[in-house]
Amino acid sequence: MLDLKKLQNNFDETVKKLKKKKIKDEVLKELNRLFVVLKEQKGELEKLQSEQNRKSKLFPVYLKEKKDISELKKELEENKQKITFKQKIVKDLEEELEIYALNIPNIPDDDVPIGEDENDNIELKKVLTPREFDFEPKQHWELGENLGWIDFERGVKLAKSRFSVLKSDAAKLERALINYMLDFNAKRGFNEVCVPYIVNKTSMLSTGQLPKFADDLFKIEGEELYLIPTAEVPLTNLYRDEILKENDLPILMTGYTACFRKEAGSAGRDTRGMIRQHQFDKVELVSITKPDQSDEVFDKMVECASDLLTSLELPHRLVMLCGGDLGFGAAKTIDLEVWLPGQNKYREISSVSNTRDFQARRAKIRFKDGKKNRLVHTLNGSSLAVGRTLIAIMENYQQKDGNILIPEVLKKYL
RNA sequence: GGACAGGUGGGUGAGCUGGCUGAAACCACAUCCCUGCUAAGGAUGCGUACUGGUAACGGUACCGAGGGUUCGAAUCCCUCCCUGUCCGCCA
Repeated sequence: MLDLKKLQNNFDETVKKLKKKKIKDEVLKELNRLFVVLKEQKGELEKLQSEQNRKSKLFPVYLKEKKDISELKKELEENKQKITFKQKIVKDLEEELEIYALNIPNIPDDDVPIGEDENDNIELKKVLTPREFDFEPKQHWELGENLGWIDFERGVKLAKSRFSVLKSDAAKLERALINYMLDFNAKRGFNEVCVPYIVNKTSMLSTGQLPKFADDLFKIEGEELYLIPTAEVPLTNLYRDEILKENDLPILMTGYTACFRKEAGSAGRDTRGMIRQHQFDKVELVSITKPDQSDEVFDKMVECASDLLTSLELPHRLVMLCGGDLGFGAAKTIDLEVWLPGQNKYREISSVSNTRDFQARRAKIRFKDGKKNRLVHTLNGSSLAVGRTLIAIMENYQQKDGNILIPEVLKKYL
C-alpha cells in the first residue's frame, strides 16, 4: 500500500512516479481527497468522543454528591447521537479509502525504465553462450512425449487443461531439482522453510494478490481460503503483524511449494507444453530486511538465481523490467530468462522483486529501530521455477537421438 | 465433527458483582546508581496506531474479531475466529 502521508505531502512527485505504471491522476487525486476529508472528520469525531468521555466521568461524582443527573444525561444522549452519526461518516470514508488504496500499485524505483510492456525491458547481461546444435533442436513437449516423460493427456483427464503428469526420469528430475535448488540456496544463507499451500484472505491482501487479482486465484469453496499462487505469500506473511528485532534482520528464507494459478488473463498463450500450467513447482527466495539493506539483498538474490542457472550450465540473461511490465507490488524487478533452443527464445524462469515497504505496510511487518517502529522491506524471487528448469534442461541437453543428458551437478541427486 | 474450558500488554497472570483500569503484580528488556566478584541490591522507563503541538505535553481508538445494550464495557448480550482438554475420525 502507498504511504498516504507521503502522497499528501508529495502529491505531484508521486503522480509523476506512478505514471510509469499507467495510473491515472484522477484516481490519486480522489484518494488524496478522501484521505484529507477522513482526517478532518476523524478529528471532529474525536472531539465529540472526548467530550462524551469527560462528561461520562461526572456520573459517579454526581451520584455521590446526590446531584440531579437528568440534565447531564440528556446532554450526553444528544452528544451520543452526534457521535453515532459522525461514526457512520468516518466508517464509510475509511472503507472507500481502503478500496482505493489497496488497488493502487507500488511506486517504481527511479532507475526503473519507462516503457509499455515487455518489449521495453532492458537486457542487463547475458550469461553463458547457447550451444551450437548440429541438428534441429526439438521443443520440450516433443521430447517429453517421445521419451514418455510428460503425459499431457492424462493430466487433462485427471483435472483439466493446463495440467500434466511427469513420469519416469522426468518425475525424478523434478524432485532432484527441488532438492538441488534448496541446498544451493541454503549454502547462500537462505534458511529453508516449509509452509502451507493454502492461506487465508488476510495473507493474500497483505502481499497484494487481493483484492485486485482474485480472478487468478483458486479459492476453496465455502471458505475464505485460497491456494497459493507462489510461496512468496506464506513466506512473507510469516512475519505479518510482528515487530522484529533489529538484530534479526535481514531474514533470508527459501522454500519449495507447489503453486496454483488460474492464468485467467493468459487464454491462448503457451497452451502447448509445460510452460504455463495451473499447478507448478517453484523454489522461492523471500527476504525481510531493514530499508538500507534491501538493495544489497536484492542483488544477492539475483546473483543466487543466476548462479544456480550457471551451475546447471543453462544459458540465460538478466532483464530489468520497465514500468509497464512491473508487477503490482514491485518497485523494481529483474527477470532471469533462460535460453530455450527448441523455441529459439529466452523465456522467463525467475523474477526477483523488491517491494520496498509496499507489502510491509499492508502486512504490518516492522522492526524496532532504536525506539521507533519502522516498516521493513520485503523481497521475493524465484530460484527457480522448477518445471521451466526441467524444460530448459530437456531442450539444452537434448541429443540427436532424442535422449537427454543429465547436468553434472544433479547426478548425485538422482 | 461433538462436549467442556479458555482467549488481557514481549512473557506469566490479576481484573470480568459495568465508572478514577490502557489495564495490578511478577518476569524479561533498557538506562542510571550502588557494590565488587560472577551473583545480588536500588531508581526510573518500558504496548500499538492515528492525531494536535517546535517541544513540554495532550486527544482518540484498541484487553481474539465484528456487532449490540449503556451516559459509560476488558467487564453484560449476540455472531464468528482461534487455542487447550476429552471423545470421534485419520496420514
